[in-house]
Amino acid sequence: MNPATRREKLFDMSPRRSDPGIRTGLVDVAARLLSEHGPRALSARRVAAEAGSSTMALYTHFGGMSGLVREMVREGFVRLEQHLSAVGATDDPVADMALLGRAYRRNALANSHLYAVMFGGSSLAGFSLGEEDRQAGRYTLLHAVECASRCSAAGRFSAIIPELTASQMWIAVHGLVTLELGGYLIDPLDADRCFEAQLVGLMIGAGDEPEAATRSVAASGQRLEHVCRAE
Amino acid sequence: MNPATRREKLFDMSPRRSDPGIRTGLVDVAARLLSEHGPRALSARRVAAEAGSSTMALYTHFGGMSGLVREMVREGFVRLEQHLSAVGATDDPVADMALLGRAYRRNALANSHLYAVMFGGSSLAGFSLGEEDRQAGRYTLLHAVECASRCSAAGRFSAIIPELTASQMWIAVHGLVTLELGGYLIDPLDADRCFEAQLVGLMIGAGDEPEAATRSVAASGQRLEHVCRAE
DNA sequence: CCCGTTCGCATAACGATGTCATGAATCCGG
DNA sequence: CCGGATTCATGACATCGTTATGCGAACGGG
Repeated sequence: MNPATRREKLFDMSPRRSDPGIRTGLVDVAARLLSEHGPRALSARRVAAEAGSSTMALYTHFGGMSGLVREMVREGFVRLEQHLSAVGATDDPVADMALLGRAYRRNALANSHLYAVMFGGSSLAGFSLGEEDRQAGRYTLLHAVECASRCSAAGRFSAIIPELTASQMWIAVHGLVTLELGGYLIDPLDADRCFEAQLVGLMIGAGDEPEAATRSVAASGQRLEHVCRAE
Repeated sequence: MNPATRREKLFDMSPRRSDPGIRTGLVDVAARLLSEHGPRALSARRVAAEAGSSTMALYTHFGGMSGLVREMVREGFVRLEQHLSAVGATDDPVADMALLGRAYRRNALANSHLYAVMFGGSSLAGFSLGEEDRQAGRYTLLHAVECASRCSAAGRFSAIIPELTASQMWIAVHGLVTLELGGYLIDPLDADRCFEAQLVGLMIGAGDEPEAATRSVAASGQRLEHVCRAE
């Protein structure tokens, strides 16, 4: 029987009310360790100890260290999805697109170590991305694809293939975030400055008028606070 | 006394003709292991064994596993520098810029695991980038800065700050390469297709005319083979 | 209500890892 | 030619991921 379904049954019947589930506890502790102390602190013994269990629980639930990382990655994808879904659709689709980029970057910076595992190719505890994980990552592109379609429909983008335009947005924002996390973007050309320029350049490259692009990107900057407060 | 200078002296006097230097041997073996078998295969004992020495030599020369990784990173930077230097200056600066991007990607794909450590934030064997390493990485930007200046001087780019334009090129190409290495860019929008579109979009975003940008990028694709053969 | 079965998890061990103390062998300056 | 310095092999230590073993609690049929 699959451990997951086993756990499902256990959760439904909830044998111990005081126990919020060792499985979720392990994932939470692991995420906290990774976020606060970096990848080196993510050891099976330490995770188990801080979660108040032994290392064996980690193996019955996740089959090993890489399984636990996979679970964190899954949760990272749903969190990214939530951040992107918080960006709605207004009458300025280019501003919406820029706001998608801002939300993406915001999520990446908030969970930097996890982001490096999800998209940066950082091999953590022997874990490597499976095809389903990658598919979950590509799924986040759909927000940008839909937005690119609206930009084209509104006559702002001249690009014909919204998937390609969305990919370019993704690639550029991902590149900025990873270089920023690597500490490469500093003082004269810091990450904030590069990001603003990147957004405007992307919109122009997709076919928008320079003045309109600048205005929409600036407007999305204003609207950012609003979305953040809504979280 | 610094091990590096120690080794320098030893190399100059070459005490044993048959020994090509244990230090460089260790780096070569490590680079080969990393490139052929991935980060998990990079263990101190294995590197030492395949280099025909014991693990202690690794500590006298590099102070530990992270020191060896740092040495590989340094060599990775000079190799990248060589790839970028091979791109000369022609009368079409936009094509030169596109060719710089192609050379950058070429080098990254040829040494994918090393690239992930240099720019992707992949924490390998407890190594983390020092500020001098990052400075070496930023140094590679100078090629693109000089090229962006030429693009502006030729009236192709309208951007005022060549450093900012060059950064955008770097960010975008880096983003594409990391997503490509992560396996995220597949069939309908594979890495090649995205890369070509990215190059054109970047030039347009920097201010070039769409038709001229398309022509220059295509021309750089033709010229790529020539540069590769020159290596 | 009770006992056999099953399941979750703790204990302890194994191989492999990075690192370092020790000591032998070698090199170099005087 | 010698003595301090240096390189490197041996072996040990703590810790890592992983797993075999076993105990106690929860479940289900009688």
